[in-house]
This record gives sequence, C-alpha cells and structure tokens, in this order.
Amino acid sequence: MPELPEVETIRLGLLPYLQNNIITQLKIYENRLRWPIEKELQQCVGKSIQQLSRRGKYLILKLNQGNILLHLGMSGRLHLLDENSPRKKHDHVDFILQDHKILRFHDPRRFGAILWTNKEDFLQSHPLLKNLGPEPLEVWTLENWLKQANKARPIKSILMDAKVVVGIGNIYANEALFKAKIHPERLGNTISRNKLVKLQICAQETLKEAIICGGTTLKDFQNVEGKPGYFQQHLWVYGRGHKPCLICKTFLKEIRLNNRSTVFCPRCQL
DNA sequence: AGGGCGACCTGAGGGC
DNA sequence: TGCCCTCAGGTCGCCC
Repeated sequence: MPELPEVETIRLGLLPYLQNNIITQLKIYENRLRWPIEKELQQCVGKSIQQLSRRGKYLILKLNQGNILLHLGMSGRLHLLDENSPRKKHDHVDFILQDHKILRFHDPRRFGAILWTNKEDFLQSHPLLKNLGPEPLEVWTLENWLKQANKARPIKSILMDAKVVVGIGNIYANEALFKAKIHPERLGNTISRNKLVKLQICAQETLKEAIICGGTTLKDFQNVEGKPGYFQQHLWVYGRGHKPCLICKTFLKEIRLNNRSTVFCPRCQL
C-alpha cells in the first residue's frame, strides 16, 4: 500500500490522537507478520506515547520508555476505533489506549511488521534502519544523489533503492521519471547532471504534492479516519499503461523492470 | 561487493 | 460457478 506520502498521511492523522496517550493493553490476535511479533512488545503496556515520527516508510512511536516500530508492508492499515469495535478479518493487533480508543493494525498480506526496541540509538543501530538512505524531503543532498545515480543500473531501480533514498516506491518512481522526462530503463551513469538534478526535484515535488492530497488510493489505502487519498487524480502514468500520454497523446508503454510494473511515455521520456 | 530476483502472503480480476 | 493464472503500493536475503 503505502509509500512515503501514505505513511506521512497516516502519521499526521494519528498524531493528535496518540500524543500523550497511554497504551493500557496490547492484544495480539495474529503474530505471524513479516517477522513474528516478539514478546518484548508487551513492554509498551503502561507507557505513554511521547512522539510519533517516521523514518522512510517506518512509523515510530516513541514511548516514555522504549519505541514501537511499525511498517505497513503492502496492505497494512492503522485505524483508530472506539472500544469494542468488532474485529474483522485480518485485524491482527490492538493497542488499547487510555481514552478507550483502539489503535488497530489490519494487514491482509501480513508483509507488515511491528517491532520493539529499547535502544536509544536505534535509528543508527537497528538492522532494519541503519542502512536506510536519506529522507527525500529533508537531508537528501544533491552531491549524494549524483554520486548514487552514477551507476550502470536503470535509473528507476536506483530511485527506488532505499539505500539511495527512502520512501519512493513504484507509484512515485514512475511519476517522478515522467515529470523529469527520463526513460525508466536509462542507466544512471548515462544521464546528464542537469537531468539528474531535475529528477531529484521532480521526485521531491511529487512526494510533497501527494502528501498534500493525503496520499494515493488505488485499492487498499485509507487514512486513519478510513478516508481515501486524492493523489490518484494527479497520476500521469502509473496505472495508465496503453492509454494516451496526457501531454503528447502517444500511447504509454508498460514494461516490467525489476519485476515491477513500469509505465512511461516512449515519446516524452528519453 | 553490489545488484537482480525469488520469496513472503492474501485477494481481486480476467480468461476459459 | 469454479479453477487457474497473474498481479498488487515493500523489501529482505540469497545467489550470482
């Protein structure tokens, strides 16, 4: 489901409800997520939520002692519900809150993850976080990007590589490449500096616009209130394979690149 | 050493 | 209706 804009939308939606709330109970109905939920997660019970932040596509609940790391995988959702809301299929975990609301984790494909860490420096030391690249809207420098992009590797693969920059998944990679007018299969080290500068800017603009729209809703995505995002109305290429380019009317091509569906305009993107 | 790709899951949709 | 195939917003970890 979620790329950076969707996770950020969820974070912003949850923030007012979670900040300073206390987790009074943890109910695990299904612990077989991407990794089995570990017993230590029970340590969150009785702790207050001091901060809700994000690193890449991970949500981080900073408690007065310890941290919960949450990843939504492809199909994960978080909902805030009233106490005693009936459980539905694929509702796997409930965090019961002091004000009798429930933060409920729902994930049909179970590619998501819920992890616990006590370490102060987990952003730097946790095996799942320590190798993540820069945040695209904060610390993604041009020098770093030019260095990373200078590889004999398709530019779309580079852009989607979380070690290069976090948060850009398949939708926004397709969109950013269209806006920058770069063919997704072009090797990074054959692209001019100017074009790479443009691509970085286009990627950032695309993410910012999507956050403003509340994310993209295709099938699964809903925000915390269960409402969809509206960025899909702004999509130029993603999901539009074989339809006319919105700029030049040429039929968009759809190929598979690294086993991900890739849509581009063969005339606009060179 | 770095990058490609299979694997992890369920469900939806299309073709027959 | 049902079976079988493919595909889906992520990403780890194996293998080359």
